[in-house]
Amino acid sequence: MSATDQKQSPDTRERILDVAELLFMQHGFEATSMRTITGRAGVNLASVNYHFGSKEALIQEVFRRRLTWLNRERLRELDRLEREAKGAPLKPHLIVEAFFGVALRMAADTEHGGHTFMRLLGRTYTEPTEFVRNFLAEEYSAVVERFKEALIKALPGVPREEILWRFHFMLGAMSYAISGTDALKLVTECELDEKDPGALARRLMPFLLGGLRAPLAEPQAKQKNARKAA
Amino acid sequence: MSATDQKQSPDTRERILDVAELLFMQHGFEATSMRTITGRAGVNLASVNYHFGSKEALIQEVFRRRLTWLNRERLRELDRLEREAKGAPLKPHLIVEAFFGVALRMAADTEHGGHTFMRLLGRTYTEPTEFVRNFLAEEYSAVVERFKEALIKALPGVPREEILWRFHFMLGAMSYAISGTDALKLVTECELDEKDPGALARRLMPFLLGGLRAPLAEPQAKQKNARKAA
DNA sequence: GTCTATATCATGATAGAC
DNA sequence: GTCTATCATGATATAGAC
Repeated sequence: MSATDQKQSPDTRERILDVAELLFMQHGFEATSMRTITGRAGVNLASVNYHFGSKEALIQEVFRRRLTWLNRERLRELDRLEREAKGAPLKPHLIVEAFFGVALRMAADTEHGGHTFMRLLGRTYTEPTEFVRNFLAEEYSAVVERFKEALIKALPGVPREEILWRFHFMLGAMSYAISGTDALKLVTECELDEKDPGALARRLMPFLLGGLRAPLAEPQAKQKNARKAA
Repeated sequence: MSATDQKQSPDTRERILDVAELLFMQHGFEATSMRTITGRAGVNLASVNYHFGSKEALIQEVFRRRLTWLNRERLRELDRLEREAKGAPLKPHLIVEAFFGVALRMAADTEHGGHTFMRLLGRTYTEPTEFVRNFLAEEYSAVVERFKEALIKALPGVPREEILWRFHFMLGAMSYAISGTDALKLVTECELDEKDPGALARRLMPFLLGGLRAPLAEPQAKQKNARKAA
């Protein structure tokens, strides 16, 4: 539009990304065809290959545009916390709130696709498609590394391995939490207070912290199922 | 083979189910073609339609044959606990151990596909494919209802809604836990003690119970992110 | 940058001989 | 019950006019 002129199609690229994000979340990558995407977006079928090169590249771009922001924000929070602590170990709940709080705030944004994206992201951790998992691991490694180290410093009594597993468990709980009503219908058809975007955080955070700080099981004691030991 | 004669193909049906289960877990439903399944199973392409009728019916049968056992076992445990308690509320940890313990024991069976199936199942809670979710909800409703009621009785101080959410969170944590190494690689490339099948339960159970029994957040207090409130 | 038309391939399902 | 051959469909991707 302006001087350079090499930038046309004011929004068709974004339209494709928005629609693809939604459809990928609703139906998965394989089940979502480029015909459906372009049809719903009101653009030509060929345009997605023009703008992104392939379906695989489109998928990656759907993640990249939001993950960049998400992870930068997480690091910004962690940086702030560590700066304020001046080298002292952080309190665990601050670390957890930084990592998951940013995600939950994004998930609370139902206006600009943040909610859609976070649901897609949660689903994708266990996604079978290999190139997506590899891509995710790459995008995440730096951030996760920082938070891992912070947690290990914050919980000196807990074995390193245990912390990693619990981090993993927390991620799982959050994914389900965000996937929300759909998967929850399996458990109940209950009425939910979805109006309040902070409600989920107020439910999830105590759960995560309770799990993170739970006492450890004794090493091995051959207790099996605690059936006779009662 | 015997008198009735109407039962041929001693094992091709089971072979198809075993292979389908594995491939569905590894690559998802859409990405797994019937050609791949039959090819890997060493049976004819047409045989899957002969034995099951359609791909969709095959998927359902993959779930049905294991879910029946899994849920019956869960109810058996719960029945036993309630019988022993004679009407008194159960301790929460017993309920959790009944529900998740059965699943974790199945997940520990790497010999006969239990592990494969539980990973598939965990992935499927958030599966976009609608008919699968509906099918799961149907198979699960009776069991979940029973455990829900038991938990509500066991935790009289906690609001009903909160319990349902925490049940949901626990399911999420377990799914990730079982999906295990693959998804965990996102967090770390750590070495795992996979030899011991009970190890996962000893890590997960304390986490689940810690989350379930965590203190509740105060209702609403407009605290947003507890940033200024420190 | 956009569009039409099409190439190429893989899929789920079935018909019909054995 | 098994197998071969095939149908109809829908997928990704591209070529080439505008």
